[in-house]
Amino acid sequence: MSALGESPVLPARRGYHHGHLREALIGATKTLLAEKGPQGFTLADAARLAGVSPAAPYRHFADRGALLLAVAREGFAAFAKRLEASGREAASPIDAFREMGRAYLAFAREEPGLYAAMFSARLPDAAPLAEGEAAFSVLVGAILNLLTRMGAVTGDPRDLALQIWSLSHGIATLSASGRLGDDCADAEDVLASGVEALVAASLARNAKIEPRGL
Amino acid sequence: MSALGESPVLPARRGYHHGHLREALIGATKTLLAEKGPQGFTLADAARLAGVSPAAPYRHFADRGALLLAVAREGFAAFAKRLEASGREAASPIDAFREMGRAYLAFAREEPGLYAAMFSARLPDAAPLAEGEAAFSVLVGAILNLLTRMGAVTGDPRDLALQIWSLSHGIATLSASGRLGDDCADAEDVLASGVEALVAASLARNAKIEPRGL
DNA sequence: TGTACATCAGTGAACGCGCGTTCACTGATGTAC
DNA sequence: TGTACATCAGTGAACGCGCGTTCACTGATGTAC
Repeated sequence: MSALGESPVLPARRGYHHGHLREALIGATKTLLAEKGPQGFTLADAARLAGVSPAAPYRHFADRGALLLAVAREGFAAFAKRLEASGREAASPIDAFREMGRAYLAFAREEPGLYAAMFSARLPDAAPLAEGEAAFSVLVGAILNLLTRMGAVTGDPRDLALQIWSLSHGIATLSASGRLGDDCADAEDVLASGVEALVAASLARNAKIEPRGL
Repeated sequence: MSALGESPVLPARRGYHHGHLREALIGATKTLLAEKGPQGFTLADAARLAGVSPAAPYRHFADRGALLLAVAREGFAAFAKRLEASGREAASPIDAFREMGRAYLAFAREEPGLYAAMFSARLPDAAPLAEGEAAFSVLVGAILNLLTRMGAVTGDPRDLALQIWSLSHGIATLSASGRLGDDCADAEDVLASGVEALVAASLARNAKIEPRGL
């Protein structure tokens, strides 16, 4: 409520030098992605929101794409952390896995712009994003854990992980584009029963055991 | 090879009036989406490619969004047709279903820009696209057919259809963004075995019968 | 069959806009002596 | 502790660009008489 309203989102800058401009720009970009979707992001807007001239970002990022890449990296890191934390207090590995599914959809629903940016077409350097791989391996780890607890002796859960990730991603994106109805409980149920089926089939296929207790 | 190269993509226009500008613009848009991805589309480019002034499209479309909407409609119609045709010569309903999966991924792979445009965030009027619903019901119909042939007495295959569509869509989009490796046979296998698992679980769940012969 | 005229489907120039990026600059910071 | 100076992180004005859209217009089409 002061005379010259500084952006309320970020801490006031300390004089001429911003101090944390790099972080502020990434934060501003996240905000813009949340407000306007993945299409709505512009460098100029991000600079404006960070309270800085349009040329300032070039001190910290080579170009627009580099900023977007940094945001995608941070997005994946936060995503992985959230997935990892999701099932920590669950009673059983199955519950934990269900919680992870819920966390996946929740992240995509709460941060649709960020989620879309993370997964949007090939990023600048065409190399796969290390942070994306890390998030995927959180999933793989949880699956591996689940399978061994259920007595499967199989080694590589990669195919199962791809199926589960694809299903989750498909539900998240179809849901975001309004093609799944707006009831998010529905989406969670579709995911949960789908995952159950995929896991059961994997158990049956790989370990030649009757999937029970699932 | 004539002196003044008319666009090779479209038939030469007949004098002052184009004759089929509406269709030509839709075709040009598809071409641009294929070349530059969903981001690359501009009205001006489409007009240019159709060999017409930038104002001409406004005779046929209210604005940029309306053209894109028309393209999405046509895309879904072609998509539905292709899905429908895919399994027509298959030996069994299961083969037919597998073919449909292949057709799904093939469409997404061959027309990535169009596919992305079709599914990209909420379109102008927010109402679900009728053509999109129609494509979905092709899938539902095939599932219903498959389930009844396998002896399931259940009525509503909607949840199963949502799972299968989500899985297909997830694989298609992850694959398009390079996160699934570039081997499309892999994608097809992941889809096929995933669908198998989902169908088997649905049979087991709904009809209380042992899924056999799958 | 010929002509007048309403309607239609384009033209082309222009608009305002906001973008990404560059440039020479200047104020702030921190280090060496 | 004080001062000189190199380095750093911003400024602000400007650039060229291409976009979506509007406008008054004109050439082509087709219908009524």
